[in-house]
Amino acid sequence: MPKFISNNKVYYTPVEYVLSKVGGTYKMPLLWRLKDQGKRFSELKNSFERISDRMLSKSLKELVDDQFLAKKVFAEIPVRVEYHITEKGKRAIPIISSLRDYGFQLINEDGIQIEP
Amino acid sequence: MPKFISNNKVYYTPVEYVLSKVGGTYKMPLLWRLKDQGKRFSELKNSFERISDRMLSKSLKELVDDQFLAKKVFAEIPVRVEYHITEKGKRAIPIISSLRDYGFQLINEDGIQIEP
DNA sequence: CCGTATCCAACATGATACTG
DNA sequence: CAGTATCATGTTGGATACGG
Repeated sequence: MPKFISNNKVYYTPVEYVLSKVGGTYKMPLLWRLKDQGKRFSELKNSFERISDRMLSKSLKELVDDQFLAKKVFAEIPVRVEYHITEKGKRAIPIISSLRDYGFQLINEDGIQIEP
Repeated sequence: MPKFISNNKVYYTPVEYVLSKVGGTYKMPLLWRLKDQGKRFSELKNSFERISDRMLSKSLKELVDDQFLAKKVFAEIPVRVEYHITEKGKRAIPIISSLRDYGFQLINEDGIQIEP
């Protein structure tokens, strides 16, 4: 089996590595929302029914640190901040797209009702 | 935004739902190892460099409960148990395949050494 | 407006020992 | 051989309050 070391952490499968970067509850949904245009912190916040400031901030920060997103700060008052997808981030979009499709398929197979 | 309810838990995105079923460290790697032939508990255990009995058992059980895998027990002494992928499980394989490919791509982009 | 700090609950994972 | 039980630890995410 392969074995990768990054930031003093050991990964044993490529899937494990991917999920460490874009896994979790919000990261892929965030990239998906930003695939076509940049958005502000508040826009992103409002696009989820629930999400704490803390998790939105933390998820965005990690995506920026890992260069999936870029952050642009406008020195206005009050300050305006925009997040944009990067070239690296764009390469994740086809994967997220097929995961989404598969998600809807699973939800269907499992007979789950989607609420309006 | 959509909203799904399953087993008294609320999911807000299809990605979140998928990851609740096949996310985590071992589930997709397990499905991947079983895509072509059935394998025994001990074979699966040996195919990971590290994995506790507990996590292997737990992951397999959940995949069986969710019908991604089927379990076959042979009444031999000592007992032999085989895990096989189901039709439902097979539908996850293309997704796992592209996630794996993307994983290797990311590992490459990030300049990570793969140890032998 | 866009966050960070703090505290806390829930869950994921690991180590070890034990059993049909 | 194929697990389960128990205990310990780390990580994830939520709630709330506060700050530039």
